[in-house]
Amino acid sequence: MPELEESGSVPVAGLSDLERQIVDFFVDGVRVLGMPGSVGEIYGLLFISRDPLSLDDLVQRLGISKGSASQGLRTLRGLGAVKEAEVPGMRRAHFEAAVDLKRLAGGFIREQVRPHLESGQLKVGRLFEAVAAEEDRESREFYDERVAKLEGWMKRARMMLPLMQKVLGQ
Amino acid sequence: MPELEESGSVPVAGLSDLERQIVDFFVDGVRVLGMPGSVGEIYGLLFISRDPLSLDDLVQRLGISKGSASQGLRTLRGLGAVKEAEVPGMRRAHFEAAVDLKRLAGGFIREQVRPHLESGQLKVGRLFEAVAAEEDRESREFYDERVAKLEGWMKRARMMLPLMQKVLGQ
DNA sequence: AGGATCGTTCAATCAAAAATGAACAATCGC
DNA sequence: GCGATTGTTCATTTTTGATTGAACGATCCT
Repeated sequence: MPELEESGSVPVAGLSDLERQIVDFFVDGVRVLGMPGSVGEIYGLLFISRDPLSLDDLVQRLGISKGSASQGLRTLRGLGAVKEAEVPGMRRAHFEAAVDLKRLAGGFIREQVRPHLESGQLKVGRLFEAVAAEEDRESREFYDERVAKLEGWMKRARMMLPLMQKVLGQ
Repeated sequence: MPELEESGSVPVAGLSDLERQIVDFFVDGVRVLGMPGSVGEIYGLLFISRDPLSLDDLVQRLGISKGSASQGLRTLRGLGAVKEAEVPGMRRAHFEAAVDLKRLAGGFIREQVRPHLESGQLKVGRLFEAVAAEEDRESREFYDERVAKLEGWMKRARMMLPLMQKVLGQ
């Protein structure tokens, strides 16, 4: 007597070929962006799902722990990459992927890029102070030039952001 | 009787306050870009050094292994982020930081970004094939729409590259 | 050629990050 | 209120990736 059976044409666990490929695609993608693979798995599966999925669906289909699923969903909600969907008659929360690139890029910039740029700016300020403490004039001038260059780089990096938003947004 | 002494006003090992801050700055920077911290240490120290440094200088000053220094320098040379400098009368190779942002960004794009975009494009091709294998018409249409969206995202990502080069270059 | 110097490679080690899962907290339905 | 269901947290385990350092090969110098 079998302990469990597949319950229908929709796989309860395990992924179809297409789903597997999509999930892997996003795992690579989020890894490039410096995020854990499970976040990519979750977003990938939601992206290719016609219907919203619950946390438990994700756990079952992807074979990940509840902890990872919960934490991954939190990250994705922070980025604005998943939305909670109302599924009538269902108690559990269900989620679907946000697929508006402008919104996705905006969330990523806000959560992951801006904080780094801002802390970088602070550090450059402190660097100028450290340079001012240098005794030797020639050294100080060299250091000052380098830190100024760094400041310029940071400025250009900040210029990139609105430009990215523009290209990606619509 | 002391075993060793500092040999002058230039620290043989250990970093000045400014050097430490610069090195940390670049460690964070390269980590954001998904590279090992030692690469940032090396680039940082070269960036703030008036004179070119040898591999052994980097090992001594940063307190890292020869292996890390060698591998880090290889990475940085691959990016075009360090140049070999001719130091007359010195047998060892000496290196200095390349500080042209356009060149740096170009190297990063060539080495780290393009490969991902290209493999992504291949994968999207395979995704369209997987979609075509879907039996159910409604599902297939949904999948097709999603993969087409992905293709669009990849296209926009590729559009970003020359734009980045333009903003960063000069 | 032969000893010395220098840089690279790679198997082993170590550290950082991610994933797990059990305990807990919150919410629901009755 | 009470039991059942659902989601979160966090200490532990596991995995991944970086770092080390000894061995090796290449190059230089006389």
